[in-house]
Amino acid sequence: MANPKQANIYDVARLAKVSHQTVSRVLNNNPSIRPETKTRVLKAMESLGYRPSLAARALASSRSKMLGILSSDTDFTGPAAMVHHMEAAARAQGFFVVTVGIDANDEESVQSGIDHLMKLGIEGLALVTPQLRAVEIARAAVSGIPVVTLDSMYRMDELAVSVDNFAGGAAATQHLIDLGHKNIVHISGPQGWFESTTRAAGYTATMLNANLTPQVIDGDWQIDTGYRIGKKLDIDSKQVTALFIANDRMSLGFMHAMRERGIEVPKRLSIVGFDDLEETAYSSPPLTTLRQDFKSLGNRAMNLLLSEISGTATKKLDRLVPELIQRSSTAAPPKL
Amino acid sequence: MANPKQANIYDVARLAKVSHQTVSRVLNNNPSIRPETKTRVLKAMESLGYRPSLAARALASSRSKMLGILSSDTDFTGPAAMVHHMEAAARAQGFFVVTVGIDANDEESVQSGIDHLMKLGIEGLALVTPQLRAVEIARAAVSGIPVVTLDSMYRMDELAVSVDNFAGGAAATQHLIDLGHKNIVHISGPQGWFESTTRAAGYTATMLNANLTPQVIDGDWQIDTGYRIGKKLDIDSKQVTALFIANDRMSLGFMHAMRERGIEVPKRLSIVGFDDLEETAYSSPPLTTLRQDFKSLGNRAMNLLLSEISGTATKKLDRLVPELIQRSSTAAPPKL
DNA sequence: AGCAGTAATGTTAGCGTTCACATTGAGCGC
DNA sequence: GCGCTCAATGTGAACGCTAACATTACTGCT
Repeated sequence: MANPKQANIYDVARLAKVSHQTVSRVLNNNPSIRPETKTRVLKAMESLGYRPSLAARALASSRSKMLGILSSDTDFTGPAAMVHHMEAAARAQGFFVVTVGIDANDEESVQSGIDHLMKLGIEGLALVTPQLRAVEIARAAVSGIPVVTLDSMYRMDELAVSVDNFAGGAAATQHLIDLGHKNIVHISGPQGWFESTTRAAGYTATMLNANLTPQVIDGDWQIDTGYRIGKKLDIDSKQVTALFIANDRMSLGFMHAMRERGIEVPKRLSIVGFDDLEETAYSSPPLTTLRQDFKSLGNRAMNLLLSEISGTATKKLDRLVPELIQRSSTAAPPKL
Repeated sequence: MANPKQANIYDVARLAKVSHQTVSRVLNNNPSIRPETKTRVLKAMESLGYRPSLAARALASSRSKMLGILSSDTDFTGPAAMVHHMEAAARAQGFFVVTVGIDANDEESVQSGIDHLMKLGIEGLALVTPQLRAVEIARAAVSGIPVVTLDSMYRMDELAVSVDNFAGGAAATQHLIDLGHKNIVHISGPQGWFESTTRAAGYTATMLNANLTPQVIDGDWQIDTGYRIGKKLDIDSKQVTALFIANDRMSLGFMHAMRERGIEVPKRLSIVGFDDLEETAYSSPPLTTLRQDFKSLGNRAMNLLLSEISGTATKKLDRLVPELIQRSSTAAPPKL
């Protein structure tokens, strides 16, 4: 009942009348152990309340069972969900995950986050930092262990899982074109983010392909920025009838500005967002958007990483296509 | 340049012409070392690219420098933000944080999450699980290390940091009463959550204190539930003029239902939420709500935990009062 | 019977730290 | 100039495990 001192492998061995190594073998599921001895050892462990020491194991085997996640913007729904599901996937395989939150725009923050993780002796690293620069720094600072990138991309020969943002941008744009819109503006994410440039590229390519002129306004993901752009955007003289906005948060801010200006969505203006935040189904009006499956993204990334660690890796890249969710913020354009 | 093998303490000692123990002392900032030897050792470390082995240190000193966070609903903004700031605070003091996401309604999930963390040999644990039952299980399963509870409460003699939900509920209610409302309904969170019951208690107490009749509808935090309640709530025959809704997500759903029913907020109905999600400033209309400072909450919790670990703890409880943010979803009641 | 082969278990030596104690040498008082 | 103290450093063992090799005891084959 009391806990005078955590039992170790020798205590268990003594009680089970075997050598400590046999105990170790039981611990590691070594096949060459008689079932009968195995149960005896297990019973001994049980009765001593034995808990293997991870530190000792790590020291002896130089396998820490630790994984690192470097994550920026963890407060956002997407990254938080990915991190959460990655942790669950790792834990299911007996790994421990240390998540370090960083400011991806601050090189020193990235570097010190990496250092922190390297001290730990992690066996693998996942980067949930969509900022290209942060990924570069991290990749450079780490050596000897596999690194998987989520929703970003560095080089084709590295492990990476991402949403096909190009396809998403294209689908959003095509949806608007199919409804009959011609004058479609894109509000992008910040520069230096993989998602920004790729969504914008999907938009641009689709516009050009339909012989339409792309018009891009720089945004930065922030809800407030969507609002401010919405407040001052010249809609009438430019005859804009639709926008593809690079994320839902900006879309929400933008639509708020439209309400204030008395511009009806979707009657006068159609809007497509990106992310499918939960609340966009309940916004005014409910937002047409592209859904990303963060759970699947996280799971796949972790499995990629774990299979690379165990040497059973087969592929290096994985890509998910986002799904267009049609709600009531899009309709045919008005006659102008 | 190459990395044939990580240098250890003996390699450093040899190069610096001291004993390995002196190196260890330098590592641990032992005061009784001559500055001159210290620099020599540091130089040797530098030139060998020496990295101390956490595993070895943990084994020898039985201090793992690991902390655990048990977190449910990590996808929500609040918990995610708290976890994020806790991690940062811990890292600043050289600790590593392993966050485990669980389903707080599933006892086995709670238990296995705890087991996972205990295997690691964590030195302290933080519970970001507002469900009372989960906190109980966790507290019972853990022994020998300090545990801090966030935004929940178990017993007064345990470490805990929380928002003063009672005060928040009271402030929300009083705000509506001050505007002249009499018929104020509360939509609560799910049963079994500390925040639910305490916010409801603050509401009820304030209503009774003003000689008004409390009316509570059970909710569950979900945006969809707010919407569904909003769709069917009998507002006219009951002459309801205001609601205090236990969180912003439900409020968002509720207001969406009001828009669909053509009930004007705040002209016909005033609404107060709780949380101050970023997007509530841009909802239609912008929501009056109570702001919680998750950053401060996380920091304080971690500092409480760390001071308890180092034995310098002074207090055990910390409580933050949420701030009423007035926006345009509240106004004086209509004449009925 | 004798010997190889193999399944099951044992023995010894690390892994890279810290801990407890031992040693050295300089400074000081008398 | 002797011993005492204290500051600075050194020595050996311990932490709890795994790796590598060693031993034992069967089995079956000739």
